[in-house]
Amino acid sequence: MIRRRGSRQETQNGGPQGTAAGAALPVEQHRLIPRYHSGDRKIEAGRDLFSIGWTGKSVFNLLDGWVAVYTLLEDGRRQIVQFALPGAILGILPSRRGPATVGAQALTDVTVSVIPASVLTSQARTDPEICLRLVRSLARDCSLAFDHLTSIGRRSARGRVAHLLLELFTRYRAQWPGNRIEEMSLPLTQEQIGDATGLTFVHVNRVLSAMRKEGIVQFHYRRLRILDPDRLIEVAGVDPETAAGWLERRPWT
Amino acid sequence: MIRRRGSRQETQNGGPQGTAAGAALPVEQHRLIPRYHSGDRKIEAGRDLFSIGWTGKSVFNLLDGWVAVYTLLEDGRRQIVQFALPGAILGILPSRRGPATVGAQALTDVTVSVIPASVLTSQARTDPEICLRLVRSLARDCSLAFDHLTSIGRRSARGRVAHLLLELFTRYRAQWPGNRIEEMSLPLTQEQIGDATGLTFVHVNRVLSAMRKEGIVQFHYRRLRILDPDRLIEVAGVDPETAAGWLERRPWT
DNA sequence: CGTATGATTGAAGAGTGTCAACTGCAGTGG
DNA sequence: CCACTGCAGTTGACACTCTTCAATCATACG
Repeated sequence: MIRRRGSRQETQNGGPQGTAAGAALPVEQHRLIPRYHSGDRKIEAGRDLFSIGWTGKSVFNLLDGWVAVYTLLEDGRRQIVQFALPGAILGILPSRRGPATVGAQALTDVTVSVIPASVLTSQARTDPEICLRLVRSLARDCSLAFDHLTSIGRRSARGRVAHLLLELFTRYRAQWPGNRIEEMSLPLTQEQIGDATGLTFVHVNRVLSAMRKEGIVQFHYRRLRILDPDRLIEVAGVDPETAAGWLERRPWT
Repeated sequence: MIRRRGSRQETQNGGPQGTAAGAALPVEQHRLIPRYHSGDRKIEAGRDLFSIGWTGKSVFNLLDGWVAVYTLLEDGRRQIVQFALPGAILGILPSRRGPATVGAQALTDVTVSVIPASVLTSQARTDPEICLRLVRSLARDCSLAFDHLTSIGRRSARGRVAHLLLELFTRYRAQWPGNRIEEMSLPLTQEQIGDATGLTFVHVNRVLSAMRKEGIVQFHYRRLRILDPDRLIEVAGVDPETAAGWLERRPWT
């Protein structure tokens, strides 16, 4: 077991009325292999889809819910390296043999399509479009990882937290194009925000308190409300034009 | 122009007798599309293969030399997000439209195969193996990015530098399986090590000095010598078994 | 030789981490 | 119904790592 502060988990899902109900993009739209339903699983919040050291030969196509991909250090500290939203493909291993070097934990109740590697590769050989979608998915993951690297490597604690919130808000809203409200359910604890930004939860708390007092964002009870988008963008240290582009709706984010 | 401390660059290549001469794996082995030679280019050390904001529709298949992939902040600070070695595929954009959010700078003189996106996608549709190689390449990039994230997010300055040196040494040696010497040419300045680890070059210097005095590694004049691999692994905070595996030869790293 | 780049060292200060205590909320069981 | 428990959040004091600013040294190149 990992030394964590706790394990109580959000159980309901992200959307205004739960993900399935008011969804602009139905679950099927996130499926990588259209007619392959037999691998569908539901996993409850807090459980791992797979853990570090896992040697299974499958890939996980996230259909609904939030997932955190993480690594562990020897002393039990954790780094969240990716937040996955519906449409994500998880568990693609860099080498065919060898165990997973990351784990994936459900942040909400989750539904995934578990695709055996054999099925995936044979499908990919048959239908090049599937393979190309894999490439796009991985390219996006890489690009996001590079953003995180920049954030953690070069920004202040304030900047990192602001950047993360902005990113998650943006990606979330891209899935719910109808919603113009600057509010969302963000199924994270402050400790998880710390694990993603390379900070301690104590310091995350101070940063969030400060930004709340300054009227920039409010994050309470796993709900995020953006009070002043412009200042958030400024604190995040993002080019305003780029950020403005993010706040437009984009498919496949 | 970017505010850098300098621009003097290493001109000769990485290998003991230059990459081409004593190569265990010839350049052709790193080519993604076997019979496509018409895009070959040579780029001299210090130049960018492509810069941030670049809108070209090509992909770069690195055949020889070292490349650093980087991002910039508004104030000119830089983060190196990836070191690319021969065999790497660079410049795959997450969305078809939109400019590159990273740049790629040659650290040594470099030869690349520039593949127009149209050629690549048509080839990928024809030959699924090419697409699968793309997937593997991207999966490796992601995996390395996750390692860096963990390092920068959670390790001390010592740990980050040690981890980076260990990684680069390992990947380098995987390309030169014959060489058992714990010494290599590492075409980086201390500032670039800082840009990769999220530290200032001043502090990188202090860390390197300390590790030299302690007889762990020596890094001078762009040559790296590993004096005590076991202690390096320990300082890097890597599981000794995993690291031992890295120090075996591996293809395609 | 003079100049430019990279490396080295020192001193002082800012930003985060660590340790510790306390609050508030939600579920649980007597 | 209420006390108990466990987890997330909050706050304060202090230590320490790393940055910043500055000056100097070393090496390559014209």
